[in-house]
Amino acid sequence: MAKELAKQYDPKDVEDRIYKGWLEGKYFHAKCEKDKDTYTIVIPPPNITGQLHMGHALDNTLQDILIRFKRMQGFDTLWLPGTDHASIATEAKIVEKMKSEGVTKEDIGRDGFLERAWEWKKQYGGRIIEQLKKLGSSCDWDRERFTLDEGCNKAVNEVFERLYNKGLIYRGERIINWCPHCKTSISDAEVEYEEQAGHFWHLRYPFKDGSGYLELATTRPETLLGDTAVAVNPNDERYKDMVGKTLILPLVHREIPVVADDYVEMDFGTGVVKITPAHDPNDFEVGLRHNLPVINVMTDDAKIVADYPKYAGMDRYEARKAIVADLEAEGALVKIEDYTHNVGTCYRCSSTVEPRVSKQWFVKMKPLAGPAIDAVKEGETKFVPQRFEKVYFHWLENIRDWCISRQLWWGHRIPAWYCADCGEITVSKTEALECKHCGSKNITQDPDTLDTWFSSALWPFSTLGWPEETEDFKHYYPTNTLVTGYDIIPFWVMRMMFSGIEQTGEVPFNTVLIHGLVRDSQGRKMSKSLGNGVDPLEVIDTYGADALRFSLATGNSPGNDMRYIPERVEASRNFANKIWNAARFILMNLDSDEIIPLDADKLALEDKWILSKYNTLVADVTENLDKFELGLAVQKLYDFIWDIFCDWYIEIAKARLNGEDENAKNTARSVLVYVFTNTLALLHPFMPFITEEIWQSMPHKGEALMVTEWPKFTTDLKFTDEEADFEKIMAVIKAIRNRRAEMNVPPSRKAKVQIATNFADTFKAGTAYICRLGYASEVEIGNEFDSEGAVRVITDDATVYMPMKELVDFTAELARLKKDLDKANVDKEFFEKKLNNQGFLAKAPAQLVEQQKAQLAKVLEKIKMIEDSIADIENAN
RNA sequence: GGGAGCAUAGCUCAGCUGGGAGAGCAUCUGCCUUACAAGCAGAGGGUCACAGGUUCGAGCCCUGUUGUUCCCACCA
Repeated sequence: MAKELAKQYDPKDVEDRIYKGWLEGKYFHAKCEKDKDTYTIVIPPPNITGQLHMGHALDNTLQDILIRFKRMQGFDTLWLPGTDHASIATEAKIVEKMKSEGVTKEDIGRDGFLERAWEWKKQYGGRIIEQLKKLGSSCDWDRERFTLDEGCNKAVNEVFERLYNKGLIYRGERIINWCPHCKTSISDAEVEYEEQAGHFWHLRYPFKDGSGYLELATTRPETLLGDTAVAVNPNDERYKDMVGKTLILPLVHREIPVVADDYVEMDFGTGVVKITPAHDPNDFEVGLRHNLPVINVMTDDAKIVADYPKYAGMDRYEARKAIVADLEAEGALVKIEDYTHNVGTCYRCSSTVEPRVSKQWFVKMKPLAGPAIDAVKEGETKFVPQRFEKVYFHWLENIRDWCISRQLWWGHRIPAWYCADCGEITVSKTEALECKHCGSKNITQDPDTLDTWFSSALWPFSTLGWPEETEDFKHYYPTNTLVTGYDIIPFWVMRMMFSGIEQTGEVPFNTVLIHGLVRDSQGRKMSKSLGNGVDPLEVIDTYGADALRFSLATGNSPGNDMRYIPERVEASRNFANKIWNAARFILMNLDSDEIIPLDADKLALEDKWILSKYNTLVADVTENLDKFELGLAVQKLYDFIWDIFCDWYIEIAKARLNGEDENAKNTARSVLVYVFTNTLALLHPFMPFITEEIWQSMPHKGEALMVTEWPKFTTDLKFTDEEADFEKIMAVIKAIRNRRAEMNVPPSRKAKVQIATNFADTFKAGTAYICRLGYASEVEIGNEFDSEGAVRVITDDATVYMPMKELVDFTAELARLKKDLDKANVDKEFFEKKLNNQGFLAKAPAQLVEQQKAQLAKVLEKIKMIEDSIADIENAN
């Protein structure tokens, strides 16, 4: 006999042990089985900067549900795990840590720094993996990868060289987003705009010829040092004559021209714009159009350069103050207005981004974006929900070239070498030893590294061994489902798409399942600064991983944000406990570990009912999972287990289990075990630990639940008539309970029940249930009963009398019946109205019309029964 | 300025292709009925934001309005 289970489920006692068992069984390991269909997910690699947060917990729960489902369905499944080196984020963290030790990057040099970084990776990368395991993630750990490992580096260099040779990667001097804190360039996607309160400084720039001045307004007066022109709209009548004239730049006293450019809005401000090509992307464009000089006035940490001795060394905000003061002194300041505007900030450190002209590497995006757009338009890759395709298209259609070089050390070093002799560039996927152009050995590698997303973009195939034609790559690529949050569509999804298509000729995955953010209970984003983050590990510690997973999967619809509500996890924990106790009940009623086969000839009404219900559940849950409706699937499982199986079937099974008939007992056992273990299988992807633990203790075949076959719908278990019959009985039981509760009759007080019905056979079969669940001392079935002194309730199919003379209050009884009658009459009208509607009869599906007719007939029957009862009572008094 | 989401019970949210509105928590009533008080049996509670429209029929589809959240965008 199976072991005794504790009264309450204790996840701590179970999870680590079960997980270890799975690992020992090598169930997570994908075996590259040629004859099987594959199902592959590559994990969105978590950054090694921190630890698992709720977003990861959600993301990985969803992936694990899908992968476990498909694994049980018999696919050759691979969930490929790994972590991301997160160059800018990690480097910033390490620098920060070094700062607390009083060390700078320059102190220890590149090699020393990288040593520290790898040490960091070892420590924190390992921690993340351990946390994923705690969640129950069934990743193939034998295939764990890191975006900066040797294989990924090979893929990165391969792609770089290919794109360079195709002219899709180039080096150029452009205006880029510069983070003065991280001291590196960042891409457009890495800039976050936030509204900030600022000022509008109105300035006067005098004409050289003394014929007055032009008034303009700026939000950044310090950039005045780098002004090389002033622009007006060519159609602006006010300034038409001034185009081509020369102004004297205040403070600097440099001569600058007035140019005409469409970029200037006539209606905004004074219609005059100062042009600083070195420090504003638009001004840069204007500068190109008018051949204006580019004058850089800031250092890489946003201080004024030495060319302006008075302000040299001041940071941009100090300089702003000083310059405004000097402008005022010079009489160039007209007025200051309050003004709120969007300011670009660095997505990693939140510093205000400084547009800056510098030499960087870029990926030419237009040729790559086109096929990536087409692939989604043609349905090769689908987004779930579909509306996120719009976000995807919007980004790709408006994309500008991708700045990929970073002035950082932690990352993939750019595989480009510069020749000191001929000045040419040598790009090579392998270490270059000499200049390709002149053969000189006097070459040096570009010191910069690549945007961290450059390697992430290759993740679906670099992790499978590409560019080698490995067995894994051939077998598992393209992958199937990518599960990720909507916030990284532009960073990652899009880039994997165009990279996959360009490099492998195939889309990297056929479905992108998008989920939302996990917010706090008040709907705020979880963040460190607010201190409102909830640590998934603490939740697992308190309630168990299954409870957390269940909460995250329940009521979560694709693409929508969700709130983390502690009460919900508690409810999930209670559900786990409910399952646990159902298992205890079943186990204490078994006398052997053997599986008793279902015997169709011996099944009782309730057996056929539960089997039929279970069978429907199999079909529903499978369909929901196939359609990525995980929240719906898990809700149905919850309802079935709690309301159908526990509250009804187990209660009813007790009659046979406590009885003397060994045959009946065994039939009940066979159904209990069959339905329960199969339901555990259906629930397993959502709550893997508890289902596995219980399954192991139940009669079972096979090594582990996680590798048993997914249940299938079968017509053998479809008992439509029995289901309907049993539900007639349930309706009577519910009616009895309801009436007794209204009268405050405790369950301990049994009462005789008399049932007048046209379905005598059905109710005869249900006598035992009515006794047990309807607190009946005995049940009589017939056509008519002496109603005097009886409490009565009426269902669609029966009138039920409970002789409880001393409890009967005829006035109350009449009032109840009249209330029932009113309700029934409302129903009657509802159906009649529908059935009298010619349009409905003509256009509604025939099946529906029939169904409504049947329901009307039932209601009419019921009304008659109620009216009879009312007449009875009135006559008797 | 453009785009998208959301608005359903007191709270947090489900509601798949249009066919009489659901769950969890909270509230109220009664139960220690030997699987479970982290439980059992009941009850109350909703003009599905508002206004139109399509349809035999709308929480669901269309249009508009309001509120709210998010994304994108160079008005200096």
